[in-house]
Amino acid sequence: MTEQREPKVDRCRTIPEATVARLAVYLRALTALDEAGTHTVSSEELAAAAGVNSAKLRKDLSYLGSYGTRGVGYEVATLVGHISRALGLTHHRNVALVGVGNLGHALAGYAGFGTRGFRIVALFDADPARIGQRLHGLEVHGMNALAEVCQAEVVSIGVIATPAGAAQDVCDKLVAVGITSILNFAPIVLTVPGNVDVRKVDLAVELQILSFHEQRKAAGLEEVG
Amino acid sequence: MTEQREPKVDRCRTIPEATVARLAVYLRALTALDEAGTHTVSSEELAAAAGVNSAKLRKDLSYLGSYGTRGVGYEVATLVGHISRALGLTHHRNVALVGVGNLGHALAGYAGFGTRGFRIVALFDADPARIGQRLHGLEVHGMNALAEVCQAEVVSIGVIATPAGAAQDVCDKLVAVGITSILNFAPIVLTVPGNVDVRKVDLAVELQILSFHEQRKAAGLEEVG
DNA sequence: TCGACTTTGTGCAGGCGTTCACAAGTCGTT
DNA sequence: AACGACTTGTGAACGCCTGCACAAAGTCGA
Repeated sequence: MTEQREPKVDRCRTIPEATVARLAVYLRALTALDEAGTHTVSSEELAAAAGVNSAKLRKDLSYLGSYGTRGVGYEVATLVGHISRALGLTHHRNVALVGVGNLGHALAGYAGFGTRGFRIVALFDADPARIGQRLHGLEVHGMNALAEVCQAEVVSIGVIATPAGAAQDVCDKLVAVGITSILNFAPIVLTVPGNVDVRKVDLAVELQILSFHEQRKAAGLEEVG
Repeated sequence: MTEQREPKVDRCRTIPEATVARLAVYLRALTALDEAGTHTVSSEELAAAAGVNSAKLRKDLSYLGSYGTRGVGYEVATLVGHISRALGLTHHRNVALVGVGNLGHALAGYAGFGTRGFRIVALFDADPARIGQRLHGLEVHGMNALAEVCQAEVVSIGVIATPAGAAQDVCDKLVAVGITSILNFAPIVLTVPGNVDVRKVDLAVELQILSFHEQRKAAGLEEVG
């Protein structure tokens, strides 16, 4: 590495993290509009459908380029294409799911999973009782088959739906196989190398955040009354 | 409303949103430490366990007050107590789950759900075939029983695990019953009154964000090679 | 009792994200 | 062809959050 820290090149391709998350939401709204037969949409309308500010939406879309028409709005089909390309949804991605317990079972059968270019191609579990079972047309493999199967199918995303205790170990195995994107449902903070992206879905944390606001609201009412 | 916009009172009780989310993570790490028999922990250690910067952790904890001892660290039990209080976890909260399909079924049986003060007390579904079934000791009610049951049990949080098409309708019904905190698993942006908090868990969005980064990584490699 | 070491709590600067406001551009109508 | 209505794209200001760096404070050992 000759350059330690490149001085923010930003070749108009650097999309803020917050924007990326919203692009996915816009995409869903646009798909719904498309199916409803709508051809063009204004930033105001799309923003309402996505639950955001219209200025924010315009700025978000401007990171992709200028694909709107002033005085008219955006062409739905065009936007769908550009957002899909930006998010890397132009080609399908194979997903490996580890942990076929309570939650994993539901995820394996979740229809929305395969909707937009994602497909679960392999299931794994450590429990010998589950190995060999078939779920939604897929066989449950043992953990020792992970390397072989993940390389045969070209897996690009790993999903961890194991108990907390097993998660880090599973994560290490996924990383060792070369997977660099992980979606973690286990309630634990995973440690990974810098080149690996981890996103966490944590039900307990979500509930606790709601609890916080609920308490705050109750305290506010008490003060008033 | 006499005052349109109160000028930021901040009675030292205003905890930033980002901090609230992390407090829940700290709490889990602390609980694990407590069970392991650890009595005191430094900001450096706890930060490592929670996957954050130590300065950030100290600042987060400082919003709760000064409960650490300089030169020593934080007492685990004390912190657990203060964070629990701040998040409103001192008394249990009852949860109503709407939608007992693929995902809802898994959520109903999710052990971690009841772990820290949350308890599912009621299940609902619109499908007549599911009404009357028993899941994990709870009967599945029809939607018309929602008001009655939610008020009998004091429900403070509603969880929506229905298909996208039904979610807004279910949401409206929950709000009508007086529920002001909603956790939404349906892939749709819910519209709610200002006093209602909604948190969204969206698998498709998470996958698409990973896809984006995966593509970016691939593009980077291509440039180098 | 004193000094050295450790760790907390926080002021401050920098960066990121959001929002406003408006110029620039497009279309439909006359 | 010109005008008016409408909408995008974006510069700039503002606010929130992060991370650094250090003073304050407490502990341990001599």
